[in-house]
Amino acid sequence: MPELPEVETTRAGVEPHVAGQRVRTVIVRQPQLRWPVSDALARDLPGQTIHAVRRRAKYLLFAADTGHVCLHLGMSGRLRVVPADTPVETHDHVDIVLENDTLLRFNDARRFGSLFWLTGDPHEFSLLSRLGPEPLSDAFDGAWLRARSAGRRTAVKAFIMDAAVVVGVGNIYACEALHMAGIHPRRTAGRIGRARYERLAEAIKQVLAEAIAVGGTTLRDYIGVDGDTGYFQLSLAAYGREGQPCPRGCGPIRREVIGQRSTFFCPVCQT
DNA sequence: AAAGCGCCCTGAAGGC
DNA sequence: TGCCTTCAGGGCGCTT
Repeated sequence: MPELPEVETTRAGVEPHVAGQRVRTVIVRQPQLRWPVSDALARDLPGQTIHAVRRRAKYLLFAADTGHVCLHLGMSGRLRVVPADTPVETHDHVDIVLENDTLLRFNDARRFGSLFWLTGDPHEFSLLSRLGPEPLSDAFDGAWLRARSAGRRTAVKAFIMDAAVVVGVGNIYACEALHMAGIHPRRTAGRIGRARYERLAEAIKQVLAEAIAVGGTTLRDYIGVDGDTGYFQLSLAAYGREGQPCPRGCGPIRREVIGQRSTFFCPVCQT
């Protein structure tokens, strides 16, 4: 379940191993991911050097000579750098083999992930071009949320999970940020005032930044180690804690479905 | 334009 | 114990 902190952890963990490396070959064992993997990837990428690994929302962008590899981990995707002779396991769908005898291996049990070969400006790619601001950037703040919420009758929780509003806020961190900000997840987005949106924007930044910092502890032993380690180190106040007491001492955390997603909140301190 | 829902897929968990 | 069902989840894209 990679959310933005895990994608960022993956980016930071992989980049030192691949930056400056030339691609020897690309092996696509299973092209049927969220979208079919284009033949152009295996055809055009070999021989090119990977210069940097960047991130936009939950997409990783590997900058090569004439284009970018754009990767989304989906729900269950994992990316590892391993020795080139590492045995293939179930759901190892794509290898990008490097000339230093290591390879970048994409494993994805549920195949909600996706892999694209993009030429031209990757930010103009249809899936990236309409995305909202990065939550940790200065472009994202309470004023932005307030402005974008005008007239919106949807629940605030669904609103902050809308990638056109702000990227990278998945179900877990939406719940946590709303709890931190003391806002009820069902509150109508368009009827929340500026001050509360300031608090919510700060909560989103804080929750994500803390999660990235925790994910960072996984970096040191990134290769060969379960990528979910950082995730489980998070101390969740609301998510997944139905029936358990709110950390503020209010009462039991409640679970309700909002926008087809399980939502955990404290009915006392979130108003 | 905005909102709601179906769908892609597999593994884990729950029920009997 | 084992089979069957249900659920989880990101996010695109279709429908209303």
